[in-house]
Parts: sequence; C-alpha cells; structure tokens
Amino acid sequence: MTDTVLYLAIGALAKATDCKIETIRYYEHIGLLAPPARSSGGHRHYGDEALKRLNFIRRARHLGFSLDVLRALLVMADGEERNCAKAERIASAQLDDVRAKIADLGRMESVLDAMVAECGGSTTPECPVIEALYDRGGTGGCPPDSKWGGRPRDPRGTAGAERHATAR
Amino acid sequence: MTDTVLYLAIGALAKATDCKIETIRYYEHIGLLAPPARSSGGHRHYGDEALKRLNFIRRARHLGFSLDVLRALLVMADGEERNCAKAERIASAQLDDVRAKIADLGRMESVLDAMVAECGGSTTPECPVIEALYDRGGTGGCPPDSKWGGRPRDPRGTAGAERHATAR
DNA sequence: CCTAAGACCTGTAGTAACTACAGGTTCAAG
DNA sequence: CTTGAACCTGTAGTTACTACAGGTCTTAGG
Repeated sequence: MTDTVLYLAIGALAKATDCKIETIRYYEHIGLLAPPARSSGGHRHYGDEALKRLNFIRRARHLGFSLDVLRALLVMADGEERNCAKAERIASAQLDDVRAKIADLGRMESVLDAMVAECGGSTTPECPVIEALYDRGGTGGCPPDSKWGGRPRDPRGTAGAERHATAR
Repeated sequence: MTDTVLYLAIGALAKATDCKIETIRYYEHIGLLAPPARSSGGHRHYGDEALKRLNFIRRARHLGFSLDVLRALLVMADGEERNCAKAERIASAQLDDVRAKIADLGRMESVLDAMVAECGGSTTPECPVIEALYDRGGTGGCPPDSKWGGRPRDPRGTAGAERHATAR
C-alpha cells in the first residue's frame, strides 16, 4: 500500500475533466500540458498533477481567458514567483473584456429586439427585418467599429460571441 | 444626364462601407457578393447595387448573424419570395442567441469580479486569482457546459474599445 | 492462450471569418 | 512617359479546437 498512485488513461482524464481527448492531445501539442508518461505500448498515463492542471485550464477557459493569457497564468501558477499583482491585472483585463462584450451584445439585442417586434405585428407589405438591414442609416445600429473575437470554444452551436483579453 | 452611373474601385467601396478590401474579395470568393464588372486591365468596378448589398452584409454581421445565416437573409432580400415569417424566425433565433451569450457572459463577469475583488484587498500569502482557478469546485463557477462561439469578427484588438453610435 | 471489441496512437485537414503577405500588373497624376 | 499608389491572384496564417483515416494496444471473455 505504498504506491497507490493513480494512473488515468487519456479517456478517463477526459471524462474526469469534461474535456475531449483530442483537446487534451492538443493542449499537450501546444505545450500547455506536459507530455505524460507512457505505457510500454505508447498509451498516455496521467497522474494527479495533470488532472489538477487540466482542471485549472478548463476553468480559465470557461472564464474566457485566451490560451495565450492562460499560458501566463500557468507560469505563475507553477512558478516560484507568484506575481499576484500581475495575475490581478490579467484577471481584470479579462473582466473589462467581458464587460465590453456584454455592452456590445446589449446593443445588438436592442436592435434585434426592435426588428423582431416590428415584424411581429406586421401588416406592412415588405418585411421589416429585411428593410431594417437595408435602410438603417450609417452602420446599421452598431458602433462604427466594434471589435469582436472568438475566444472560447464554439461547439458548433449557434450561440457564441466572445472576445478576449490579452493582457497588456 | 442619363448614364451617371457611379463606378467604385474596390478601395473606394471599402472606404464607403468601412470594410477591408480583402474582406470584399473574400465575400466575392464565397459567393456573397457577385463578381463585379472589370476594367480592361482587370480591376473591379462596383456600382450602386454592390454598395447596398455590402452595406446590408455589414449590418447583418454587426448584429452577429453568421455568414451562413446571412446567405439565407440575402436570398430573401433579393428574392421574389420575401418570406417574412422566415426572416422573423431567423432574427429571433439570433436574438435568442445574443441573449444566451449575454447570460453566459454575465456569469463569467460575476466570477471574475469576485476574483479581482478578493485580490484587491489581498493580504493572503497566496494569490487569490490563481487559487480560485485551482480550487473552485466543479467547473469553476460556470455552467457545466456553456456553449461559446465566435461569430462576429475579431480584428486582433485587445479589448474593449468600442464606442457606439448608434441607432438602436 | 487466443480473440475481438474497444481504447488508444499519429498525423493531417477542416471549421469561421477573415487577415496578411509575396510577387506581380494597372491606373492616373504630373 | 514615368512613377507611385492602387490593384491583381493565390497562398498561408490566425484561434481553439474537432474530425477523420488508417493503424496499434489493451483487456475481458471464452
């Protein structure tokens, strides 16, 4: 009862972290996860640390941190030098980012809402949705140049907008 | 005063619609914009219609419609058959989508806000941001499987800057 | 011990929606 | 006629994965 080290195959790790197998391999490939031990036949064997690290990664991703920023976070998490001030800067840049997206989406929401509402009781000959897209002045109800980006994952669903943070 | 047709070179069209030249060519490439007339030397010449169509596209993109959905919208806009009900369905699906994103981002916002707040008055030895990422139970303050996708564009900017104008 | 199903392996290509670049050709002002 | 800006085509890169093809390994059952 000494070496009760747990070994997880990649599939088990995937289940434990709610992360796809391919994604785990991808994280290894880009250097976010260290290459794990292998069985004699070449299968990956993960331990406790990998589980923790991957959970860390997943949580950060859910909060919208880009992989790039996440890398910086991981250096600090690993690191001797846990630069708290820097971590806070990164987190609040992310927070700003999230808030900016919310604001942008809020504007989209109101334009779309108006479009749909107009259509709802429509008795006009032309379609108000199409007309709105054609006629609205200027940029059409949006900031002249709002920034958008896709950061977190998008499993093919319809929804999804997000941007990132890029700590600077 | 008959044929005062305006011809725009691609650069002028780009300026007029606040759209990059490459993007215009890309839209042509994927079939959103019809191939325009060409000069003898091969330069593109756009007319009024292209200007309108591109503005339509830009507005729809600003509202977060995907290119795929936009294609359907354009068929209706061109079409003899302006299916208003269908346009409304598309617009309200988009609205739902935007609302779902806002809700998701709202959750992210509160988690990030808590992280940053904890750090702000920090007297703890360890960094609360890093700890939060490590320790939070489950998925870390997020829905077990929130969907994310990036739809609208992301011109590399960092965040947050956007102003708006609009029309709502 | 052998077999067969399932888990795993590598490597490449595809996704969305552009953006950027290289290496030329054309246009228009002077 | 010259020159520099604008334009051309085509390819590759971006982000964060996901999907597939064509094999190899592991393990439970017989």
